[in-house]
Amino acid sequence: MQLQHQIKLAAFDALQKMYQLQPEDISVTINLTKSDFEGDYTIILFNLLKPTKEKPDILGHKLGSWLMENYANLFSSYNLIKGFLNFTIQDHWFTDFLAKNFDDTNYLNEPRNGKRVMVEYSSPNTNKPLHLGHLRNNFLGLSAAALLDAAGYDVVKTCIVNDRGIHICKSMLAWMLMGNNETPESSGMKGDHFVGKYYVLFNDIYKKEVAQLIADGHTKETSEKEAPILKAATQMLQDWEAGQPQIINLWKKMNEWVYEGFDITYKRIGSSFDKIYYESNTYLLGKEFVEAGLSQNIFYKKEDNSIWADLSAEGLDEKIVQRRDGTSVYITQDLGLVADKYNEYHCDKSIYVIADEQNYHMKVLKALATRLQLPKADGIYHLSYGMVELPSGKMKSREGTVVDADDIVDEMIQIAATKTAALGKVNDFSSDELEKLYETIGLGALKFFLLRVDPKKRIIFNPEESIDFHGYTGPFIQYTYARIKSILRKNDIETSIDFPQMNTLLPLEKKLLILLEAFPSVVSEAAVQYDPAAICMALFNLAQQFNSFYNELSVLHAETIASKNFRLQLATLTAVVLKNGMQLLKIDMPERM
RNA sequence: UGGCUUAUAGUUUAAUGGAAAAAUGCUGCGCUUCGAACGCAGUGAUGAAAGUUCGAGUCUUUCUAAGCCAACCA
Repeated sequence: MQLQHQIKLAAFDALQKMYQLQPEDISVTINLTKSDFEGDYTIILFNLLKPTKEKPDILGHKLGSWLMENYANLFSSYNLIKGFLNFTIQDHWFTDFLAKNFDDTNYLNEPRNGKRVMVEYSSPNTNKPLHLGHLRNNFLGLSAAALLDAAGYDVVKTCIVNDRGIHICKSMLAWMLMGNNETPESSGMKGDHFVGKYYVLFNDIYKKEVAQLIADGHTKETSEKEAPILKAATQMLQDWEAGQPQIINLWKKMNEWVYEGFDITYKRIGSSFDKIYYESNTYLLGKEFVEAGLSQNIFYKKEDNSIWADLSAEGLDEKIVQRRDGTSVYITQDLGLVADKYNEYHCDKSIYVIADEQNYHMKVLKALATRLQLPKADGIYHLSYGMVELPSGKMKSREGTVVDADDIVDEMIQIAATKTAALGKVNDFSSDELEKLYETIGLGALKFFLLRVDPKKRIIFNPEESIDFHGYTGPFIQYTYARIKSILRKNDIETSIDFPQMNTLLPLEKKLLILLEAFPSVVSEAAVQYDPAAICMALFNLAQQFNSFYNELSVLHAETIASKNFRLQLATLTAVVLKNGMQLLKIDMPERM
């Protein structure tokens, strides 16, 4: 059982015996003791003053001495500062913990809980390559999936590909007009970049046409609507929906090119899906819910035959669910997909990793799903995240002002290569090993950079300043791990020696143990919150604590065999937590770097 | 016009209503030692105002600033 929880139970016991207070009537806050004070864990007394009708110093000493007497096995001393009751924990509690867990390579992973959860992420459009914002989405999705897996869930990773619509028609049209049958092969371009190039080309032409129309005396509004190339694209979308073979074939060909490009990028960043949904298959879904909603009076029809839901009771507005021409809208497809997903996988929860610009849309989706009584509608959760922006503002593919995903990954790997070469610690590596190492470090830096911030905050990415490799970064943690592995290569734990009980833990040893012992609760909390940033912070604190320990205390030259063995166990478990913890962020760890 | 989000050292971020924590930067120090992508010391912050509370960066209200959403777009 977790130490913090054990202290809480002890406190409950004390309050029950001394004040006849029941656990459900009081809240007890237990924190790690701040480093300025003596002690390991702190009970905060303020919210206990009322129920016990005591003053802080009286309550503190009563509680402190009672716990010292009745839980002598757990506490070795206490001190009271204002309303903070600080306890020092018996050393043997930590040494027992370490002895029990140091060789558990599965530490941090909970047993299966029999529940299934779906995580939908990435969701690209097929008219352009992935950019830095997509990377944030992918890393969040991957990490949320890994967190839930560690928490014991069966995780289904899915992706909805936005493979139809006006945007892809724009790329297709530009290619028909300007492409001269060029292909990714003939141009030597990656497929997604190739198609993206024509998307930008379309917009160049479009802007010129609009400018010409305005020069001819039309208003801005009509010009933007009437530009010939836009009308052609709209016509093409209609031809696609009519199933015109020529258009369908071109559409398939261009999408294939894009998928080939995506596959390369996904493979590099370690992204994969158990199930991919295509919007071209799902865009007609959900019609049956319009009928069902009408017959249950959840929806209503206006005079022009459009169908609406009034969500003002949920604090939302009216929402259209079917246009007056009888075609369905985005939200209706989404409802259909909610039902399809459930029918196939029966997930208890469904996590959508989608940018915060769709907060309102996702609220509406959940509200409608709830009203229509779709199964597990309450399990819909929008994992919302802020956009990645440039100092100049939002990234726009059609303007060409994006940080391309492949480019930034390349750049990070290049920086990793330069830094590694400068240090010259892995000169014996083969070129394959080096390539793998650079990728591990470069991607580690990038993933950590995007995950360490609270998901809902915007990230302003400045391409002028390269992503750091020092301090609160992925490479710092990888470096700490490589250091530990280096120690472990040079020292074997002598299991034959039955070493004596440790009498006194040194402060640096104990601080490390406290973090290791508390780590599983950080993970379970992060899994509940879908919050990889909490893992980043805890891993960094642990790595930092280990480095302090490392600089001060030698493993190899420990004073006694027992101490050496103990420190080796400490290093071993630290390595396990760092590695398994980084795995929750889907960041790999190098044995050497 | 409504709704949502954000605002903490020069910069980037932390903080279940309970002791404002780090990173980076800057200043100084530590490699003949298990790896200096490291460590140690110093420096410096809660947008404004009111309220609730024993206690507010955190909750409520108002204001300011930035962003997003709401329109038969996907």
